[in-house]
Amino acid sequence: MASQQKTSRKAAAAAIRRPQARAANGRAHAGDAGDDIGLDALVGHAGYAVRRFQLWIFQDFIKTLATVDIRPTQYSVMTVIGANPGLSQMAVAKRLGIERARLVHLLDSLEERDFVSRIPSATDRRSHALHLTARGRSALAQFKRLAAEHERHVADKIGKDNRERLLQILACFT
Amino acid sequence: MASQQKTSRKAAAAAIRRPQARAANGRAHAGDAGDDIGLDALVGHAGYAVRRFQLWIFQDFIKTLATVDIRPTQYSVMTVIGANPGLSQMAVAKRLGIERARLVHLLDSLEERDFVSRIPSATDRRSHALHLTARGRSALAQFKRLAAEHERHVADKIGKDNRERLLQILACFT
DNA sequence: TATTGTTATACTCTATAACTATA
DNA sequence: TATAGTTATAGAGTATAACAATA
Repeated sequence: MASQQKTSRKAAAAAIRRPQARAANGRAHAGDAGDDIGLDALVGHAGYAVRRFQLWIFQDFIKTLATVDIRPTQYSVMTVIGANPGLSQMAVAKRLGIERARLVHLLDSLEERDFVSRIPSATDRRSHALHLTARGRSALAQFKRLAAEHERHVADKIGKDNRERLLQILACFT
Repeated sequence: MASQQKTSRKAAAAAIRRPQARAANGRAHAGDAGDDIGLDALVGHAGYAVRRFQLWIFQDFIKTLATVDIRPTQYSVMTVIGANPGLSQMAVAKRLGIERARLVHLLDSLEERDFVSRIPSATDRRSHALHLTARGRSALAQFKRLAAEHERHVADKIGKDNRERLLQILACFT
């Protein structure tokens, strides 16, 4: 998709290392010490703030659920299956905006850990009805407690009211 | 890091395909038609809403700047260099929360397109002072106009006031 | 010894395409 | 022919580790 392709990365890098006279500034480098590095247009972009926020929030989720080794996407899959037993893989993939090819691997790992089972559909032999196992149900209950703890971290970080406002603003994306 | 590893994905999949009697439900599948699939705990999680929002916002950014073939991270790198000429790679990486190893490749591609140049530092021969080229400066001006258009799409989607509120709430992450 | 830029590796995620077995 | 699940591949993105040149 890129309009230009990797032509001569090595050659370019070598050329760079060849000293070309001219120093940049009097001081060593801008931003070397106290970080007064401006973001310019970036501060006005919702996407930049949202990206940084998402990095933080996912890292906290992963850390908070590290003892049970569950990542955000795995949690979302188990939650939706738990709330809607019998769903097909296509239905779960569509609902969560996950590629169906990727869901295959996610379910493989959840099935290996005996959290989820793929039961042949009675009506359509191409598809599987997804269910939590007994172990999966009790595990999910624990995951939800840990996820609630993570959610409290979010509230601590941005403020309880701001978290509520955020959920309202973004409700149209869920 | 995962506590359990890929043991027998193939074997498990094969076992699944073996018909195991028992149908799931009377109806075909939950959620096959009208999507009344509940999200359960997910609706209360800021991380889920933020993830969905970020997918939307990045896709719109990429689409809006497709004609110039610039992605969000490339835009953020050029913007920061444009606002702070002479920055080292470490400084840019730290400021934007990008791995310095990844920034190497990002700069390679931006340098190949003659948007950015790595100038040997006068004071520290290990590091480079990053600058936009003349071409990079005029290109960035155009990218900013397109990014502003993208930002209007965001405002259209969630509302002008909500966008402002969002930026305020997430200001601590920039 | 520590740091800068670089290279390399591995794993996650996204985006496709193609295959099979069904419908 | 179309769809569900699967497999495979390629490209971003993230997380590391290690190396050479330099501090």
